[in-house]
Formats: sequence, structure tokens, C-alpha cells
Amino acid sequence: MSQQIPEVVIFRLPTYLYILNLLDEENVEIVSSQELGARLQMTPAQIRKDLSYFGKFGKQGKGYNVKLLLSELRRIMGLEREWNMVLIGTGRLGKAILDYSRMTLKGFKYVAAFDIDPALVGEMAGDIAIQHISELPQTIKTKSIDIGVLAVPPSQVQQAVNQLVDCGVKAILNYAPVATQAPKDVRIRKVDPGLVLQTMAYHLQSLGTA
Amino acid sequence: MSQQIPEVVIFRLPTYLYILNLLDEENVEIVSSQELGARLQMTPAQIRKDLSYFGKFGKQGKGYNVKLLLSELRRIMGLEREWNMVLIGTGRLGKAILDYSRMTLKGFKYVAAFDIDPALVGEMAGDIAIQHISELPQTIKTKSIDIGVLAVPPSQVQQAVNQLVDCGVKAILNYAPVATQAPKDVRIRKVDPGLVLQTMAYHLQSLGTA
DNA sequence: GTGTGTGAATGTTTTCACAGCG
DNA sequence: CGCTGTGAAAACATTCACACAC
Repeated sequence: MSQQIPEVVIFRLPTYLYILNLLDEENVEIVSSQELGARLQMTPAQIRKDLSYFGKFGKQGKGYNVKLLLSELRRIMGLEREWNMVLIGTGRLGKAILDYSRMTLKGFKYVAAFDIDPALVGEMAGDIAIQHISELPQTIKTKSIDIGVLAVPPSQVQQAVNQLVDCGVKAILNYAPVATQAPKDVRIRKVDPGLVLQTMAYHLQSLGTA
Repeated sequence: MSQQIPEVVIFRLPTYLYILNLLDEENVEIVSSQELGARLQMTPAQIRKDLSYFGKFGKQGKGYNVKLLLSELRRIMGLEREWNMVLIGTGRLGKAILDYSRMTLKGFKYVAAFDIDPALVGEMAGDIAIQHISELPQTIKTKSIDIGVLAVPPSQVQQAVNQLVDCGVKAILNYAPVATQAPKDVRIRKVDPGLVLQTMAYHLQSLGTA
């Protein structure tokens, strides 16, 4: 039953959610770990084991009820509520992030955007009015912000992290290509396509060398 | 010495490269696995073991020469050459990617951009003239493209993947929030901030529940 | 018969701990 | 001495294989 759940399992949950949403749209009602495995290129055993960390959602001889498993997963993953985010840094990168997010994010909402440049205050970034960074603490409280997203220049990242941490934000997504430090109860994740490309280069190269 | 190198190790190489670049800029000449571990929040033993898969780069009693290790890593990772990329899909997402990339990518270069919409052909996306998708095979050959990047609507992703695969492209970065299939010698990586946010939501939730 | 849930077995990754080099 | 490089041990993750439920 309920033990310490491996971090890798958590990383796979979004994949399960994704494929189940797809199946649901296709009006599939029941799915076996066999079929899920075929779609996701993973072994049925792994899927069953992963799900078993959270409970017993299947029926022997049949498989999993798609709608049921979907709603259980959403609950487990904390996606039954909306999460409020702030964007810090509204330059080209910041605007691109807002733009991108509008098309792909469900359950996560940018509710405020900040910049350090007073000249930008009051301008619109998408449908959000840019505020000055000095108003951050106030807004985090009143709009109950859960997640901070950083799109500031490398030199300002640590400062921004500190401010978010001081305001009690426990999750930060960092789009700047620099590492930062924070207390260990604060979860920081760096998003950087450059890193992904580098691992691709490694494999491409060994293709030629092999 | 040289055995099968674990995939996790490959994923960590960019991190090592990153921190070494930083140290080099700080004019640090020698660094121990101890210090690297402190900076990267990982154990010294893991760093030594990881590096040992590729050779012996350190000096006992001293540590690693930063410049030497840097250049060795660059060689190992295939970053001594430039890699050519094409962007497929030049809508808002595609333009945002080009924009973002200009500031963060070293060693990776977008050399062409394609769209299926004839109305967009000839327009500029950043400093690249948009071409019609029908010209893709020709361009991949003449400009020796290594990596394809997808920013097309979900419904068109599989088609775009097929075209890239037919042209011999072995590495694809997919920014669309859908899974795709390709022969297993083709490396596809999905980049999706939504997935990262979902794992964050899980942890935030358990913070409240615990 | 069919497919889940799960201990046990296997495989992989991380950490330990120390010989040996500078 | 100090710190690397590395077998061996420990921890962790995946896969197997089967009892049991439908």
C-alpha cells in the first residue's frame, strides 16, 4: 500500500494523465495496462506497479475504467484545483512564456506579471497589466500565489528567487539559464531547451562515431 | 574503463559543463569533486564516478583542471561543432522559440524555418525567411540539418515527424503537447512546461496534506 | 479466460571506502 | 597528506510470475 513513492513515478504521472485524456476523448471506457504500455512504449508491469503506489484502480479480468482513473490521477496529482502563478520578468522571454502558456496550460494560471523596469509598469503582457516588482509581496498574499516563474536576466535570478522565498512561495520555475539556490523545502526547476539539445548532440555524435 | 554509459549520466553532463563554464569565468583553475558537489548539490562520489566513465581527468591530491575538463567534456558531448536545426511551424509558439533561442543557445543554430501556410512564405521569423514545408527535403540536404524542432499544432505533429524521419533526421525536439511515434533510432524529446508544473502541483499539494 | 496487484528476482544507479598517486 | 579512480556494497527501480478476483 502507501509507502514512500519514488520520484520517478511522480515524473511519469503526467504521461499517464495525458494518454488517459486522449483515450477519454476517443470515448474509450476501459483500458488495460497492456494497451497503455503499447501506447506509451513502456511495460505493462511498470504501469501497474506505478499505479499501485496510490491505490487499486483496476478490475481483474477487465482493466482500468478510463474516467475513474483519470479523476483519481487528477486528485492524486493535485489538479482538481487551479494553481496561481506569477511571472517575473516581462521582456521578450517573459512575453513568449505567457504566449506559449495560454495555449498549453490547463489548471495553471498566470495572475500577475512583474518587472523591475518602471517604464514597463502599466503596459500589458498578454491580458495582464505589468506591475512593479516592489508590489510583489503584496500581490503574492492577496492573490494567493502558488508558483513563481522566472524570466529575468541571469544576474537578477538569485534576487528574484530570494524575494519569492521570502514571500513564502514554495515552487519556482526558472527559465533563465542559470542555477540558483533556495532552502530545500522550496522546489526549483530549471527549464532549458539548451540542456535537452546538448544530450541530443551527444547521441548524434556517437551515431557518427559508432 | 569504457563500458555502457548510463543514460542518467548523459543527462548530468550538461550540468557539469554549465558549472565548469562558470568556474572558468571566475578564473578558478582547479576544482575538486568536493567543491563541484557543493555547488551542484550532489555527492562528490557521483561526480567522480560519472566522469570516470569517460576517462581519467583529475590529479590525485589536487582535483580537476577546469579548462582541461571543460574541453574534454565539450569533446565528449559533441559540442566542438555546430549543429544545424530547422524549425517547423512559425506561429506564435514557433516565433517565441526562435526568440528565446537567440539568447540561450550556443552551438545550436536555426538555419531554416518552415510553415504549411503559403501566406506566411517569404515573411521573416527573426532573421530567417519562412519557406513552404514542401521545400523541407531539399533544404535538409543542402543545409545538412541535424535536428528538427516542432512547433506545429497537435494535429500536424505526426505528419511533420514523418517528413523529418523520411529526410533522415535523427533528432527531434517537440514543443507541441502531444506524443508522437518514430523509428527507435530517431530520438524524440518532448519539451512541455505543463508537465513540469504538474509534478510541482503534486509536491505542493502533499505539502498541504502532510 | 483475462488482467490486476504484488512479493520476489533481477537489473541499474548511487554510495561507500580505500588503494594508490601526486 | 589530499583527492582521484574504482571495485564492492547498499539502495533503488524495473521486470517477472503468479495468486486471486471478475
